[in-house]
Amino acid sequence: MGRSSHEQALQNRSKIVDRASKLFRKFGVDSVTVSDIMKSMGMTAGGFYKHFDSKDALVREAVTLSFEQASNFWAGIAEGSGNAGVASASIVQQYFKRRPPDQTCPILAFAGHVASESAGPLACSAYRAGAKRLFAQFIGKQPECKQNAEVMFAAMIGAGFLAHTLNDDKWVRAVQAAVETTATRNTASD
Amino acid sequence: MGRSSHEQALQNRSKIVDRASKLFRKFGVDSVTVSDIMKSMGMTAGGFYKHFDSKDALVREAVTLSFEQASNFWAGIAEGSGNAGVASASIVQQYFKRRPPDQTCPILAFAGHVASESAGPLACSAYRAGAKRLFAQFIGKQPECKQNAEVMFAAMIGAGFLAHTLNDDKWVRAVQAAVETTATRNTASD
DNA sequence: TGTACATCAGTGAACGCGCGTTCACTGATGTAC
DNA sequence: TGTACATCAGTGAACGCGCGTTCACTGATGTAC
Repeated sequence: MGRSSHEQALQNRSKIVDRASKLFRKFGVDSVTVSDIMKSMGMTAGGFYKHFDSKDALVREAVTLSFEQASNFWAGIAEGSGNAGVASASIVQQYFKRRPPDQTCPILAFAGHVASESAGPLACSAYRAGAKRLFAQFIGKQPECKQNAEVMFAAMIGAGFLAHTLNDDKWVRAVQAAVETTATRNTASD
Repeated sequence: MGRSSHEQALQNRSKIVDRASKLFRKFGVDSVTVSDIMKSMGMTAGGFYKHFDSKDALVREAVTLSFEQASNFWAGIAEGSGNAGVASASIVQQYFKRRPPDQTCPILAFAGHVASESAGPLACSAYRAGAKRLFAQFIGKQPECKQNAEVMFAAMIGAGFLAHTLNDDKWVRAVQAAVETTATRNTASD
């Protein structure tokens, strides 16, 4: 097979990022090879470097895309809720729902790679920006009870982190339930 | 240099686990090679396999040791406090204090490795047991406000996780502060 | 106590494997006339 | 519209490097007589 059209090539590039985003979130960045990604598209590894300078450059884009999707998802939840407090509680509720592994929260999915030495600078800064963005979105426009919202954010991430790392021991599910009911109770008392 | 005495060999074995525990916590399991560890003892990589079957076997022991140390540290904090609620607040407070990187909380330090595909079964089960143990220790013997304690545990881990992954952006420090003051406030109102 | 032998902790070089990356090549696409 | 040429997306083999692990070997330690 020879050359693709320019338009086709651009589509392929996007598809690489999309596939990478899903594979990385499901298996972890370091467990997914460039070859894995290209194979999942029915292509060979060599062509990858016609689109990206390095794997790190791809990770950067995959991280950015993942955070964008998560951000849109959260925005959709918030839109369906009334005030900002209810929105936070709804996000927590959704956050603990089982989702396909390739849609794992990017804050959790890419943390292992970002924390390791092998993480490139591009991926790190994209992660930083994405995490901050989700945080700001969660806090929303409720400066009055900001401290409480911060705690709930930490609790949500913490419980999600434990579930992700230990894949659902019983006690972790209890922690998630406690966080969820606390989030909704806080809302009710506002 | 030839053979060491039996006693010396046992000491060396312990020292390997100790060094590994520190290096793994500081740089991450996958960033530290068997050769790194042995070199830090002034030895060569080959001798490692006289003590351990595999790197995974070492990781298992390093994880166990790390959790043991963390557990003892928490116990020391709890002993200095009055009731169980105060103990939890004190642990949160200590948890956010800056510590040498080679003493990073094992729940955070080994999470990336455990979550990845490359993690061996030995390391995983040791991690699982250690995390559960620390959780039980945090909750302590206060069944009356267990749900609140669970939330604070999740918040503590979540804020610590963010700090570990993002190494201290300003907003993360704010989250830590919010969790800490909430933990102590909860205690006061009990 | 001294001697001969077996054991085995540690050495250092080499192996094997996986993965990121490179490179010469192919042939369809795009372009200039 | 047709032809000749340049471009370049994708191929597939190979390279280079790092790391976990193996192995023949060394020489001090431990043991049997």
